Amino acid sequence: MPQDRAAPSVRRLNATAASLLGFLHAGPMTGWDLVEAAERLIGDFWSLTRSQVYRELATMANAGLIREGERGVRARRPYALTDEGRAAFAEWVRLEPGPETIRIPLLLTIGLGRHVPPERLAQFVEAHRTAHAARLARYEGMQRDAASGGVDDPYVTATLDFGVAYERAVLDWFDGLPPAIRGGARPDALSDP
Amino acid sequence: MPQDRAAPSVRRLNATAASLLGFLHAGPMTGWDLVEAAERLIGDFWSLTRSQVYRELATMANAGLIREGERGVRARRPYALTDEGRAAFAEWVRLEPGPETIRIPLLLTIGLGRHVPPERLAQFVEAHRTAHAARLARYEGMQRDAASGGVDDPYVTATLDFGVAYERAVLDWFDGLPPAIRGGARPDALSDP
DNA sequence: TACCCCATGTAATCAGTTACATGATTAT
DNA sequence: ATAATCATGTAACTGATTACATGGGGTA
Repeated sequence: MPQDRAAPSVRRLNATAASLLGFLHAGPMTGWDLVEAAERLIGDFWSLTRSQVYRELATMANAGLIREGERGVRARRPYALTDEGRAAFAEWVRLEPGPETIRIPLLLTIGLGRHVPPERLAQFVEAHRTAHAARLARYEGMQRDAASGGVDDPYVTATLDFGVAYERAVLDWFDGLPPAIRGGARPDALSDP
Repeated sequence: MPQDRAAPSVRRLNATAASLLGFLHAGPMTGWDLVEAAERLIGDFWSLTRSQVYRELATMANAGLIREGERGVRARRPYALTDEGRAAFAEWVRLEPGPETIRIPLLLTIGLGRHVPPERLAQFVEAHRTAHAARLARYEGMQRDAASGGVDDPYVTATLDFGVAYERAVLDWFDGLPPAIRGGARPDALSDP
């Protein structure tokens, strides 16, 4: 009888867990730290929540991929990579990254735009354009910081460049939208029900 | 005592369900038809599976948002919008579309690139570049078809334009990647373990 | 001392995917 | 006849989100 008694930790690592292992290569970190690091470094193309992180940590500690270190101040619980964890990560990282998942609610609303009150649609578009512009500005700031700070990790640079390229493309797209969608057709109206 | 006895169907419609209601404005359709329509019209920025569709249909029928029509040939079960469904959709469509969810495993792998065997990374990049090029070609084909076919729904056009803008930006980004990531640094090696 | 932020986690739920199961109809 | 494809669905599971709950430690 092959698959007996729970088969511990033989499953393929999920991408979120793997990324945590990746970060842990830099030294022991707590769940809190990992959330921060992840948000900063991969947050724009790989979202994760605290709950998820704590759960993955528990699971991985259980599977022996990480080991709890000494409790720090407050309730800090740093985890360190084990050799198994290092091996599991090395294995994961050689696997073909899956296809991207993109879900853009705004596009869904636009696609169904026929049924959306035009001034509402224009509001949505405007709000999202603003948000994207802010993101672009943030990315460009990060690029400048990296350049002036002498930081030159080509990998981080590449992902940041992706963000910039993406946001620029999106902004151009916004700016090319017809007035029927952007709402430029009513240059007077500013009020609202 | 306010929230008593299960409060049927008062929850906010999810985007997938809402999109189905949107499609049903064109007339009664079966789950099968809806999957097709969704794949064609919103599939590139809003994926859904058959399972999901049948489940949402069952749920919505239960909630009175759609009504089962007469069974057709084979096991076809067309559903029609009810007035409640129309109202629920109208309400949903006025809500601010949420933030986009983007998960790009390739970027995750690149971000952790420090730990990836370089020739492996280059393989991944190449494979994904190819896939994106194919998508761009497909979108451009769709644009041509729309133009020559005289179809001119500005909403569908806008989403298609987004796809094109996105894919072009991604391809440009691929082409600007440094050799350390793209793998151009080893113009000889083609073999592999 | 009171408040805010750090830091941890659990519970419940929802959304999405994969695999499985079944049968009718049309085309060859 | 048989194969392909249309068409529906269930079950099991994974992954992600939201809400809730708790308490320590630093700062005003």
